Amino acid sequence: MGINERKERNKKKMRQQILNTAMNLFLDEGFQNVSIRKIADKIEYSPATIYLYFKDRDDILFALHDEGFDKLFKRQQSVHKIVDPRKRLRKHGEMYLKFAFENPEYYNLMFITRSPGRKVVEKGDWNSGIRSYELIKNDVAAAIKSGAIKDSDIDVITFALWSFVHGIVSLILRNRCSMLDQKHLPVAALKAYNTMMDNWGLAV
Amino acid sequence: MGINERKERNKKKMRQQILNTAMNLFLDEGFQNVSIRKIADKIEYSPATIYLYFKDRDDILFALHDEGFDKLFKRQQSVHKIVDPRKRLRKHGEMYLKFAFENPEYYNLMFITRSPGRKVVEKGDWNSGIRSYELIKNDVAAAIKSGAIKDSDIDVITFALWSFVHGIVSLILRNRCSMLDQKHLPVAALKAYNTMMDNWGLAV
Amino acid sequence: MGINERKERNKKKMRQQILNTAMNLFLDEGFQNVSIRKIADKIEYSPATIYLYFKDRDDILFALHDEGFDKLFKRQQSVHKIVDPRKRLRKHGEMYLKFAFENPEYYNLMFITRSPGRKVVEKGDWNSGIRSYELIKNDVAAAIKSGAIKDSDIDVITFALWSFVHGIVSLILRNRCSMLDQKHLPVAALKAYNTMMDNWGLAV
Amino acid sequence: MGINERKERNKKKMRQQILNTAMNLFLDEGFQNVSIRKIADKIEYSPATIYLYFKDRDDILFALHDEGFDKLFKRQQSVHKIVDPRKRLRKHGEMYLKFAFENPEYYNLMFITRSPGRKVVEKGDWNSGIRSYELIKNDVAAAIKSGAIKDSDIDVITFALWSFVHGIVSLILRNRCSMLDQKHLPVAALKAYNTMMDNWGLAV
DNA sequence: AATGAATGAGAGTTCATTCAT
DNA sequence: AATGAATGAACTCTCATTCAT
Repeated sequence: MGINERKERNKKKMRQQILNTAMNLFLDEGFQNVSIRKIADKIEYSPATIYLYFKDRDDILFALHDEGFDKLFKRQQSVHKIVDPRKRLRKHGEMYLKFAFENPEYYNLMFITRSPGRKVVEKGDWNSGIRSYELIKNDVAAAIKSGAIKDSDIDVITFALWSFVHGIVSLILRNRCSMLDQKHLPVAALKAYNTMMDNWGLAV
Repeated sequence: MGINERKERNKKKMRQQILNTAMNLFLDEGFQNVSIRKIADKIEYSPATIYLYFKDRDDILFALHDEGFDKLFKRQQSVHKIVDPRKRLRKHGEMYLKFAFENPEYYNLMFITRSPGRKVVEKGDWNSGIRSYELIKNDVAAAIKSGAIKDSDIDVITFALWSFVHGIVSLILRNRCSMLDQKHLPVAALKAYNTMMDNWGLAV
Repeated sequence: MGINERKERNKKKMRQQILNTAMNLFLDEGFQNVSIRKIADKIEYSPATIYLYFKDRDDILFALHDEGFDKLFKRQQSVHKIVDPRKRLRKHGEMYLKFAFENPEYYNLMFITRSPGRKVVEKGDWNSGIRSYELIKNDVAAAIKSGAIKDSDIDVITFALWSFVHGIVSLILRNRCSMLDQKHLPVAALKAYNTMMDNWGLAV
Repeated sequence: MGINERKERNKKKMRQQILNTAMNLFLDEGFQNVSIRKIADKIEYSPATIYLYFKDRDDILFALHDEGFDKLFKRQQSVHKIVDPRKRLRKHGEMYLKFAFENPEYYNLMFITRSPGRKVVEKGDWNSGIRSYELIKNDVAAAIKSGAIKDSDIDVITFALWSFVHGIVSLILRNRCSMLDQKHLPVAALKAYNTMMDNWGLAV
């Protein structure tokens, strides 16, 4: 039995190495400029080897996309411990912003890129997305229940809040903010977020 | 003489035809999968002909990007006629959403894609972006002055509002909303927008 | 009559302008990197216009090739005035070297390039080359007659001398002399020439 | 293991096949008119395959250039065995001429063409050229020491002699000798060489 | 488990040239 | 006399992918 287990372990290790390398390349060279060959070169295997671990290029992207959602999910859960609904929702958003700026290429894959989107749709596998979405929704529901938010349409509020933070992130990640101070974009993002939440009656 | 005028007209027509074709292909096949050759095939000219009208591939993208901003700018100006600051700001946002859903690939080029960003930055020509941004800012300023918005940090509010609508649009355009009713996404978008603006004290 | 003459004059002027421009471009960008379009751009005419004055690309090259031989021929004639056969032959060679270094692209076209060579052969038109060759031959013959050269095989000596100077020039023009002081190549060329002529009993 | 060796052998064979094919095409169509595609067609592989063996087009040219220098060097070494300095230098030159006429396209690449010069210069790799040059220089030095040559400036004499043979070769290879008997050009070349060497006091 | 070898498809781009006007 | 418009034929090079070994 040990033999098979070891094989399994090795297989996972290799998959992970490929994913890590791919992600590093994405960060360095941008999503579009990374080829299978470049990944293979970096891990010092042949391109063909990659295909032993991933069906095709999209499969790698999809795996990273999933990995990203796992990371996000874990951080969302840590926020979940906060008891006060108002505070919790606020922190949830803050954490989302931080996650995005700390993991720009994951975010890119998860929420911005088009190509793996197709794959995702084909695979019917935006599930991990929904799972995260539900966590936001829960917090919104709690905030409504607690009276922190007046409106009662949970879905609409959730979508709106999500859109808000996603909008901040994606404008910045895609360099559409030349009017803001380029050095402290994440700070500006946080400020905009906080200001807006205050105005929305969600002051903590 | 009429001859030169006609030639000029034809030249413009051709340019426009190329741009339209490119845009249609973008809509069908997605931005990355459109090549000079495909455009040429579709208009039934040789690839070389394209180069008589555009310097290179990026030049086409940039022209479309510009065209998009012109379209947006015109619609922004029409909103400008509304006198009441509160109403004006609300309508401005609504119009933005409509524009995006009616011109998804323009929007894509203007606010989402990564690559032509380089060109834009090189050309120092995110100016058209700023021009539009200023219009939003004006309306925010007016809304603040009129007392419709309590907060006074014009830049922060502007950025936040823009992020909000951009977030709505880009989540939908990039298919990240499988939790919403797929048939009426623009309607849902509008609803989220309106709900949020109401909550925010900007009810009309 | 005057009309036709003027037309003729204009035609020649234009031809000359094209040739001059082409030659300038050759000098700047190297023979292979000059296109009809570039020439046309520089003289601010359309590419099609060039074809009113020259049959095709090779025709331009050939015309320049001819022009080069005219220039060379004139300078050869000026040497011809020297009375002393020994001196005359020596100066003839010196002049050849100078001509080559002062007109590298003409020299290239006349004696090094392959492409117009074909044209030349097709046209049976290496005549201008022969004309210049004859002038060298004359001087060699005179040198032999005067006793300055012992050997009596005029053709062989002529070919050998020509090869010698051509060898010097073409090694330098084609950058095969990294072992020599790069700054004073023409001077080194002259020195080699003189040394060899001295050794050969042609000291002046 | 035999397997790796065989693979290694095959790889070398393929490289060589590409080089040979390229060289044949050079001979037929002239250096400028040979494309990667044409080479690929001729060996009945896809163009992409070529890139498995050579980085790019220049890499092929450079390899041939190197190959040429290796061939030349070997032949130079065989001359080296001749003891008598006078004879040795004479034979060295003869051999150079023969090499050139037997390997015209190698010679072309090594000493005439312009373009791969860049590559060569970039690579700092006209070394092989210098290596061969040194061999000539050695023989010149020996001839001077032995009293066969009166003059004592080794570098100048070397350059002059090299220029002489190169001049003979390149005039013939580039078809500038319509005044000579076309059928026996190499013979005429040899005759000119010998005559000149005799006259120069280098008679054997 | 790993890969060397190969490729079809396709990318953007440039060129000399033609021809109706 | 001049040209705007057009093109066919090239070009080099890169990529994701396959498959026999």
